Amino acid sequence: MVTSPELAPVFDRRCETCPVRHHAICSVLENQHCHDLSDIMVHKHFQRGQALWGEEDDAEFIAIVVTGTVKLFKMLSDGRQQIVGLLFPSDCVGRAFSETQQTFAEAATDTELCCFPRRQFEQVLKQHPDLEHALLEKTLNDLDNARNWMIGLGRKTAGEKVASFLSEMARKSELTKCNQHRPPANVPIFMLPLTRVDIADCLGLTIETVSRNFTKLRADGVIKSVDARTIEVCDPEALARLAEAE
Amino acid sequence: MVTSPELAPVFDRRCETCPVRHHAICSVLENQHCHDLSDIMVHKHFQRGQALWGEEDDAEFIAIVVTGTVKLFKMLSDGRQQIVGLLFPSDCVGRAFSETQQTFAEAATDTELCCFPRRQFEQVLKQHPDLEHALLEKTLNDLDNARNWMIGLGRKTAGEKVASFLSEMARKSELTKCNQHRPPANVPIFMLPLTRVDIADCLGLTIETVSRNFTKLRADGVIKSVDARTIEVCDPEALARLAEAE
DNA sequence: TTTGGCTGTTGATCTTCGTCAACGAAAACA
DNA sequence: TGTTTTCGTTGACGAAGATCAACAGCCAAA
Repeated sequence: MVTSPELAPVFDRRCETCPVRHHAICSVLENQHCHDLSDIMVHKHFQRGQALWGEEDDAEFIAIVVTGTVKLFKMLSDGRQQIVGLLFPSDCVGRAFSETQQTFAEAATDTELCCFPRRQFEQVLKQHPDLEHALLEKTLNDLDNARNWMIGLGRKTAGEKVASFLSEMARKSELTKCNQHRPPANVPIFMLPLTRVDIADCLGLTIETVSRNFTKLRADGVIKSVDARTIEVCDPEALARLAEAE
Repeated sequence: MVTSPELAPVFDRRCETCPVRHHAICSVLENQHCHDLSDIMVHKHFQRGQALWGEEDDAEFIAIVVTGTVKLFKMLSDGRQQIVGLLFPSDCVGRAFSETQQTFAEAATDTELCCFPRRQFEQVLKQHPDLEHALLEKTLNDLDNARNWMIGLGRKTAGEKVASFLSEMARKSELTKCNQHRPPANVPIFMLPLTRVDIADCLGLTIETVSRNFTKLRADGVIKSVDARTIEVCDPEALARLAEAE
């Protein structure tokens, strides 16, 4: 499935303009090898709330998040659910080397994915140890992140959970903003890509408890809410203190 | 650092008798390549409670658990702690490709490790894509396990947490027992490698709550305690039911 | 033998967070 | 435009689990 009949350009046209070309795992591929991936890629769009795959779906594709936010979550038989991963642009979604997905996945915001059929992706990994190495490093980081999350779930109070969540989201938004030449010393203002329900499912709390803790942070002058989803961190140090040592 | 001056035997002697030779990631190495690992390996023993490395220690070695149980944990500034991983024989401990460990590690029982200096281990990984692939698969599994743990921490009740912990430990002990030719239909009896404190730190509970839930399971006839650490699961189905869908 | 430390259990009480309910604002829709 | 739905906030109340305290069994050291 080559996108145009002419002689292969150095880049696939979609890769040339891809905002995550130099941040995602594909960045380890030299231009001349990038085709091994771009030949099998399909860009897909998902609307907020749309499932990337179903419960016991086969793991059909591996994808790189181009824009938007994806949530990975688990569910108990009675409907209780827990978000176990948030994926941002340049992150990798989908379980390689397994016939089944181990989690649900849903677009938390409108999302664009760069998708590769899983089996073919695994073939490319085999041909390019560099790429597989990049995936290994990314997976090790994901594991570190998951474990950092675990101490929050198991041992932090509701207030600490909310504070560290906001702290982390502020950090994330600063990182992605770095492309634009902004002084990072500014008071961070950012938009949460998650609803209160999602935040609660992230932190193992109820929406009411999340809401109350937002209110408290507002009352204490730590944050301001431009609207329910847009947060200004007035006092980053206080927020970090409330979040407890990471 | 070759162990003997004579011509290289097919196996290092310690590998020949190693109980995890065919289960750990080194199993993907053909006998003739096994030396690339065994040449750099050092067996170390740790006593129950002994730290494998300190807080901000450099990541000096990667190891395979030969016997015993290792716990990985995180800590908040005020001492609250959370176990984020349990490692059993054939599991891999230590963070490859990072200068620092991201967790504390401690021997939960007397433990024997097969250790490799990290840098040299990473070199061997580079030379053997098969080995690196095995590490990737193991890391992906670790990530799946961490995420399964997360829904328990965030969303299960104390009773469900204890039940699923016991269920999981019973399963683990059955797996390792498979070497001996035992009918698996038996009522499982096994020994917990963890104290109540450790179990509480696993599940994000206090020791009192753990203890009360053990008592309840005993009262309901789901388990019997031979002693505080030795558990007989009288009613595996009931235990699984109490643990909620995994 | 006694002593002291460690581990685990149990009871009484307190706190945090979940549950239930009402309501307001914004967005979606007809 | 009004109507419905979704999302977030707030209050009253109750339950799950934490905290505080006492104690028993076990083992090692004196």
